[in-house]
Amino acid sequence: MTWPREPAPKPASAPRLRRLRRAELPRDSVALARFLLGAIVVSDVPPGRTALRVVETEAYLPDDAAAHSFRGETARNRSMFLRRGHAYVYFIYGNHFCLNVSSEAAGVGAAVLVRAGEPLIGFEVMRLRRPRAAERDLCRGPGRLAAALGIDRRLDGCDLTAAGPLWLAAPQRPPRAIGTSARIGLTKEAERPLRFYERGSPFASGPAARNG
DNA sequence: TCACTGATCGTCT
DNA sequence: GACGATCAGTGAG
Repeated sequence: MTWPREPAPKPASAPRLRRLRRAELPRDSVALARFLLGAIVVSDVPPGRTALRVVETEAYLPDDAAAHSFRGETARNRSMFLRRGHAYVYFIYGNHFCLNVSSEAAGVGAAVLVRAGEPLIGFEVMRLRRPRAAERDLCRGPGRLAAALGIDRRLDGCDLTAAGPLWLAAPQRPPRAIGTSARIGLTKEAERPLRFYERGSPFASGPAARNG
């Protein structure tokens, strides 16, 4: 299977979306990181709905020195300790927000970082938010993805399995094949193979050669 | 297509 | 006061 050079044509009508139930989410962080590939993140933040199909995730585990939760609960990372299926949104590098899905039982600090996605719904709204980005780059990278969906600190702690401004929908197309690699941008525990991506996807972040 | 660099500021030590 | 789960812009190959 080869990928088209350009993104697939936009669907003529918006796809039907079914909200994921918490019971459907795997109880293990690594399993959830793989499960989320192909799943859909839906944002109903004004001015209109945007949604993307997840193509890249990273797992941050309990007792993981690279995880924000490693040193215990703080005001910033509190949402990592919510039971699985809640949004953990944090601000990074003075410029960007990143979206995570909490991934363990209540009181256990762990999350799955949603690193990249394939735009599905709301191209016009995404382009309003990221006017200079090429279509392929609209959601390629965690900061870009959050910007395209209008995600900021206000959505921190949001239940992604309940009705609200940000939620998860069931996959409509499973990932073709899942690749595994080291996580990106870390100085601690950098070698652990906890990054997962749809093989060959042009919407995954980083150099294309790494995503084959 | 990739590597490099500066910008930017909240959070924690 | 240092650092960071990043990005956009630039230039080289």
